[in-house]
Amino acid sequence: MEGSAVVESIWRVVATIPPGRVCTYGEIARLAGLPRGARQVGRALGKAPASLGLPWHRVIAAGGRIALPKGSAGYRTQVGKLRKEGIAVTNGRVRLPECQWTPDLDELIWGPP
DNA sequence: TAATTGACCGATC
DNA sequence: AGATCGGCCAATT
Repeated sequence: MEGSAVVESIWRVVATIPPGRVCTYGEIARLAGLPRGARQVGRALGKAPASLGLPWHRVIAAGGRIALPKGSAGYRTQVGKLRKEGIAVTNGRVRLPECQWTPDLDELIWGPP
């Protein structure tokens, strides 16, 4: 069985990322309530079952680079899905100024706490 | 229980 | 602009 509330919060934030947009681990960690828990985000995604349909491929490391090692299965999967979403991936890197998602707009819709 | 690792980040070279 | 170094947090061995 799963989980802690923190992990669920991370899944919730990841699920909030709109298509065609990406977000960095640190940003997600901050939104989940963990200002320095970027590593926890990665671990939470690793525990997240595919059945949840979480867009984990929209989660990237700082600087717009893919967190997974190049040549790995997950790496290819992420790049494939990102390209399918309309995000350009070059040399294991994505253009942040083009796709970095900011929850600022969503906060206006969802309503700040 | 202590030590090591890991889907990381920010600053620096 | 890209690569490297040290530091942070939790889970695993």
